[in-house]
Amino acid sequence: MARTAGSHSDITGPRVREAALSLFARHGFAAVSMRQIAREVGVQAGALYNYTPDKQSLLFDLMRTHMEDLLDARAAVAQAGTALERLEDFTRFHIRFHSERPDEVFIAYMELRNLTPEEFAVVETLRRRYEDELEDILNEGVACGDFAVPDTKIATLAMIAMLNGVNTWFREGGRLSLDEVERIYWDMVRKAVAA
Amino acid sequence: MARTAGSHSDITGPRVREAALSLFARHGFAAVSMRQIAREVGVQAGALYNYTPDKQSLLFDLMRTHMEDLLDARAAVAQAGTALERLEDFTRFHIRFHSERPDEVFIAYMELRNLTPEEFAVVETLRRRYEDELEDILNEGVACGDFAVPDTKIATLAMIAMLNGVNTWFREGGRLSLDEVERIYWDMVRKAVAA
DNA sequence: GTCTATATGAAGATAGAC
DNA sequence: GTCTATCTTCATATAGAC
Repeated sequence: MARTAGSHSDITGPRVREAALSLFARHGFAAVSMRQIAREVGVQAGALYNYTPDKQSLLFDLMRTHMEDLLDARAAVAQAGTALERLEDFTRFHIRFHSERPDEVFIAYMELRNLTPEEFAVVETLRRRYEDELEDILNEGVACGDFAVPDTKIATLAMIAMLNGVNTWFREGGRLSLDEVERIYWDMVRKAVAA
Repeated sequence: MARTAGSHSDITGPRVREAALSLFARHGFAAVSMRQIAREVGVQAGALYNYTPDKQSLLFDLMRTHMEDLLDARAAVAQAGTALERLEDFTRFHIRFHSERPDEVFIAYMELRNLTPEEFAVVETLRRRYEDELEDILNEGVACGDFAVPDTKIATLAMIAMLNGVNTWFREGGRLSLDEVERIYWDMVRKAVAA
């Protein structure tokens, strides 16, 4: 929407991030111009540089913030329990958290190649930290004989890939509720690692 | 490599496709210029238009060809048998075929948003045809009581997503051979759908 | 903090010579 | 079939007025 000249710093910052998030997810980082983002926010392109030093940093901030939000959210709800209980908790958390942020998740996986090596290392470290919890759960389950997994590192990647797939098709209000989706995937995860 | 003026149509065509494939996979369709492709091939940018009407068609051709290769390869080796045998055959075929074509697979999933609606429909129809075989296998297994799957449509998408994940980490000559990878994933697939 | 204006470069695609 | 040259548009980013 058009906007007359003036000061709006308190609201423009978040709006820039929201517009970039939505456009990057829909068209891809490389295909989106600063002018497009500015148009969506309702300012001229030059004004965006009050909020980001360049387009690249905008992408990196979105990705890093998403990974930090993921780790914070997980730390806030992770429960103690048996390996089986922890695995169910992780599975359901992963599906729910990611289904609520389709744009962030899409960008976090698709735009890795547009990061500098240093930025990539930061994002990958955060992602690895998240995946480590799942690997720990699988290791614990194998150690106590509840799970039979030939390679917990690969099983971790396989489970994450399977769960991430939910975002490619799940839509609120579709044939299945999120609860049903969680139950279906938990059923497959549970059996896939069962002893 | 530099190339003097002259006629090279018989070899330039495939080289254009190979260069585009490699560059699109590495940097993304939107981030690659026709000049980059031309440089890789060793011609000037204008010469590319002897082989493609535009950049977009180049992408579509790569994606459609990949999906047709996949269906052809699958049709050539698909076996009859029990649901369990067919599922193992499909699982191992999927991993092997996709691991041999990382660039094609990457593009086929990442660049869907750069297709026109008509092009997208073509690629999706081919993909759907491939996935239908897996769904049929799961339905057959459920019908005869060998499998317990609450929703075969979702299980199909979940299995494909899990198997596609192999390409994000598998490298020839790494810790595991492709045979070992196939065995590990087949173990998880088998158990995930087991009755 | 936002605007207008602009510097600078590169993009996709085409024309016409060889 | 490929070249050089060019048309036209658009990109990121900055400068300076308000």
